[in-house]
Amino acid sequence: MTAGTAARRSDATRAAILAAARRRFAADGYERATIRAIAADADIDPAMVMRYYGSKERLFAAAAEFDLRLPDPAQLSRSGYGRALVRHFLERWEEDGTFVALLRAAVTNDAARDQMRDVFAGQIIPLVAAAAPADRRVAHRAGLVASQMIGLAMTRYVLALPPIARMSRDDVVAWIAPVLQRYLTRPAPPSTADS
Amino acid sequence: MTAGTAARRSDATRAAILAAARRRFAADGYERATIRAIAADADIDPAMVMRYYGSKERLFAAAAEFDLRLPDPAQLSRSGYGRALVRHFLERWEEDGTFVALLRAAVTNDAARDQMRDVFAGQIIPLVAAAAPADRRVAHRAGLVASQMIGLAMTRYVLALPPIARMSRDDVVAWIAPVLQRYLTRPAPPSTADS
DNA sequence: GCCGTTGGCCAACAACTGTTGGCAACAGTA
DNA sequence: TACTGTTGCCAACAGTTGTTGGCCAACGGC
Repeated sequence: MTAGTAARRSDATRAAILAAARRRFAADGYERATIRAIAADADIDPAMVMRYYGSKERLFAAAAEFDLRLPDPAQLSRSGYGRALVRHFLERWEEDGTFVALLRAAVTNDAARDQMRDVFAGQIIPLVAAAAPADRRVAHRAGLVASQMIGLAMTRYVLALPPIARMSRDDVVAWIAPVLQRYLTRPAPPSTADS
Repeated sequence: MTAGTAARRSDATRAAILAAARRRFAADGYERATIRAIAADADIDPAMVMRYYGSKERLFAAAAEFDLRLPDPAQLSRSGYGRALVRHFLERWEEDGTFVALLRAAVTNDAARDQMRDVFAGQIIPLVAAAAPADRRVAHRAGLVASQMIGLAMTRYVLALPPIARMSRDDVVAWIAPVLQRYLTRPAPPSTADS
């Protein structure tokens, strides 16, 4: 019972539910992804989902745990941050649907939106802090990076605007990398609220 | 009956429903904005909403009709496109909630997503075609502009990431304008699929 | 005065939602 | 063998949703 790492027969079911949940949340968003649909995908009774995850909210929390696994900036050349970042984002996003699920759900679900803010505060800001010059604009710069990357995810995966959705990875990198590089390293433009 | 422009007594109700619908769709997205809530906001019976707009889908279509009212590029200096565009987007978005409603709904509702694509194809692409050099990359450039602007709308209004949501309009313009300018006018970077 | 039209509300329907409790089949242990 | 805990399914609940039909009051032209 308290066997810690002992493999239970139900572990496979648990995992199947989680995988189905990720797929549904990514494809349909939080409200339209129903427990019944997730259960059907996993070939299991809806009651099982409740038994193993307690509620829809907690199932989502488990399905949307997301680590960007950002590279260590110390490993990168300062002039190559932009390229490396865009390429990493694309690969990480297309590896599984978790990020798109989180993004889609964050638009209508408060818990998902809070989790999105946590990803930003806990993963993007620290990276930018290490990569950007030590001015007082780290949070601004991180926000700008996030705005371009979230816009890319929206237009490429969610809205699927044809020119962006059809672009090759290399083209995306070639166009977007210089923008990230600019947000990360260019001196701040003149501002009405300079400190 | 066929009086065309004659003011009917019900016009005020119709308008109240539409205004409430826009507010609700913008705040809650398509599925969470219920007919009952919209009707309550408009101080009216839910059945009225159905009588005047037929169905929730058609109500949304009426509420989400959106014209960016983009400026005529012929009126702008070529070097000032970026600034003018960012400023225009911010003003237009904050003027009413229609665009945010459309964006929020487009994430989970197919009709809204299609309408978003129409706005892109019918309003963004033509503007970029007039402003950008006559290379074969007009659709690409327009998509990139859209990716940055949609990302800005997402991080500023929907996710409300603190650094972006709190930025002054002038700061947003100062940071984003050069990026749009680049997408519009810079020569295309080297590509794996050059024509 | 009358009467058709319009504007509005109420009550109800059928479908679907997350969620719950009870019951059967099975595994492992003694 | 009997016992105990796990794994699973079925049926049902209570609430909410979009949507509909019928009824009532107020208007406007005659």
